[in-house]
Amino acid sequence: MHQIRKYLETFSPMRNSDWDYYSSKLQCVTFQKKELLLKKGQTENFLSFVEEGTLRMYFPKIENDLTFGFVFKNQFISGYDSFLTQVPCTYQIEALSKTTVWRISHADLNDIYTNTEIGNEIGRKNAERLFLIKSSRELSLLELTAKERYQNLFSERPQLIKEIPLKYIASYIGITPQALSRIRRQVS
Amino acid sequence: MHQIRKYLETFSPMRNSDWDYYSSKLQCVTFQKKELLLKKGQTENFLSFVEEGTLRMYFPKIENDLTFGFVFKNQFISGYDSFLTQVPCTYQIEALSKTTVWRISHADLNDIYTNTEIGNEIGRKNAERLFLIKSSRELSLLELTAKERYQNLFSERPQLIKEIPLKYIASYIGITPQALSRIRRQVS
DNA sequence: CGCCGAGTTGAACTGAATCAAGAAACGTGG
DNA sequence: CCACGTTTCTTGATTCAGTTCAACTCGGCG
Repeated sequence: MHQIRKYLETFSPMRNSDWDYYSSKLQCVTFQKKELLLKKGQTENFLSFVEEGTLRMYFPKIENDLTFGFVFKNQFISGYDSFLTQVPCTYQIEALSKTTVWRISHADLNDIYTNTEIGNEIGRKNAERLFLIKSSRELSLLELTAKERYQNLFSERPQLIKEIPLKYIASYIGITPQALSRIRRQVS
Repeated sequence: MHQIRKYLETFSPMRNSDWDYYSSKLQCVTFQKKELLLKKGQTENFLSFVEEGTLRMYFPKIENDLTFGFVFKNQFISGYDSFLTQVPCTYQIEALSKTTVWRISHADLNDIYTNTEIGNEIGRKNAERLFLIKSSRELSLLELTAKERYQNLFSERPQLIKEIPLKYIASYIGITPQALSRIRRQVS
């Protein structure tokens, strides 16, 4: 659990009292492989910190899911759109391996924003970070080829290619599994 | 200038004292058509609110610029990546028409975060909004065809197509001007 | 008037999708 | 621990959207 504090303090140092208040709201939950943390149509009620495991975020489709993100150990995850706007989510979050998270409810997080000094500051910096990540993803989708996106992914997260089914990676970089297979043949 | 307060209060109501503090830091600047608000290589020092005019954000390229965003009247604009991280910007911001903005410096905004109660809350909600916008753009780039992206743009912002050179719109939806020309022939 | 950038159109080419089939890996129950 | 069925991955053939290169038109502006 102390990994969460460490993560939050990459934004701003926290007083012990703020941390105690925050951590008192946390709930520990474990999901089995293939279990859903969030189902399409549900309204996201939690912001979760991944203690152990790997997750994927995707739009379920008849034929092939559209996978748009992976989340690893020591990162936050949520159906953010739904969490922030409190409308039903249009995508799903699935555990790719047995996963343990510490999570806080929407109502409790709002209490923290209201009752702590640091809450909004950390929340702001976290949202800014998420924005920067999406911005660089937008750029990658606009200016790079599928091959370049694959190679970047490979150099940034070599373990990802080993742990995660290629069809999800293909979807993430915006191509079909067949096309990814051909790219991999060329590269390696 | 009161439009800024209106915009900020879509996030949270402000006390007059907070608004007075914020607005005392604002500086009004006007840019001519084709003038740059931010040049590649510069570190962004301002968060600007567009009182009048239209802007585009783009990566300058030898042959064709990569335009990734437009900003209109009554919206904020900044080289966010550079503004937030204070490293040199990799893209540029250009006025597409004569543009007037009210802007606040990075240092002054940090003062506001430090010295007002509402600053971080509004900042958080604004960053969350920016994140949601980028998220929906990511989805559009992954799952829609160029034709669908054009049609969506057209239905969301019909005036955009009239005011903005098609080559920038083509780049924004991720295709060449030639391809956009052919799509437009099919559609209209 | 002539120039220049924006937009359109045509033809050839290319990366990726689609359809289809086979091979490898995986998980589950016997 | 193996056998079987299912899922994942690969490979081939065809099709298609969009790129590239090139030529031409149009409108605005010096």
